[in-house]
Amino acid sequence: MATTTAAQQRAQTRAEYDVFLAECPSRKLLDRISDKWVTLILAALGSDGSHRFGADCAGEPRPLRYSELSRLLAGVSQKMLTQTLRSLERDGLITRTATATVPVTVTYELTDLGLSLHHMIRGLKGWAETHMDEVLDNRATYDTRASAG
Amino acid sequence: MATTTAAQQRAQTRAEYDVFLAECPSRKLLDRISDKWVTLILAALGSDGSHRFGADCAGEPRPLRYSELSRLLAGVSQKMLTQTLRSLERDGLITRTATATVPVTVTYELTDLGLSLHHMIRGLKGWAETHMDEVLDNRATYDTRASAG
DNA sequence: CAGTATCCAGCTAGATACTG
DNA sequence: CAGTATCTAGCTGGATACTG
Repeated sequence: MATTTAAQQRAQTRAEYDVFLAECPSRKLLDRISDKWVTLILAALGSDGSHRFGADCAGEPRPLRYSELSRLLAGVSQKMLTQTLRSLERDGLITRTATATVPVTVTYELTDLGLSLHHMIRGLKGWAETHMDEVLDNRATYDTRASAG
Repeated sequence: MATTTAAQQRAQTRAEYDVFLAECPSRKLLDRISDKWVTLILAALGSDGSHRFGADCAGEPRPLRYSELSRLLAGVSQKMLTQTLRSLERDGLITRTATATVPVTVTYELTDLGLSLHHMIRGLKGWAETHMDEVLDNRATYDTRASAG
């Protein structure tokens, strides 16, 4: 009890976790959420799912069915979708609701925690779409210079 | 010139790129920036590099040397560090400056574009550190329920 | 519909050795 | 110091087949 050092105290109050430390849980969490499927699933669940242009800004977040997510995230395999959804559910970012219809209906929805992460990820998504041209130009310039020597 | 369709027009003005389309360049860009090393490098270059607690909030962004980055990002291999730095340079997110000292000194610095992405990523980093406890609790609950059945 | 299970190609990333 | 080059173990993730 009395063995707590000043450094430990400060760590507790200021920055209990540090992503730059390889062994820190928060580093692993950051690795986890820096994942393409996590990013896309959260972006999808945070928007209204209609996938109209600008939908991520206009619509209310709406629960999405497994099949809707599968269609929305073009290119995702069943395995990765299920696997990522489970992991997000385990972390408390989304909830899974199964309704006993025939056939069974399953919907996924953001929790408050998931919504808070969605706000961050939406920025990332927006950034990618907004600055795409600039990045493309930079690549062209870089490649030209490299080959020109 | 006159062959532009209405749909193309709208795409130009509203949402030229769409991360939900597998073939869209912006999807690939989002995949690219949703990468653990990209996240950590940009977080490091955007902070003052001293890696004190709260440094990412207080300090001015400062250029970092290769060796500083290597030390700061605990666990990164030379290969991944170099590879990721090249890719970020190619995309115009960072600049590489070599000074002809003996031995040579190389520093990396955020461009304006890189800084704009850093703002997004800083949110992600903060989120991971802030909500770590909550996620850990959620996992424990999930695992308990799963085994209890 | 909403998964689970299995197999396997390919990329990621670590280790190691070498260089201007 | 700041890389490059090579080899390879292993994990990621895609394809496919099957199920309540």
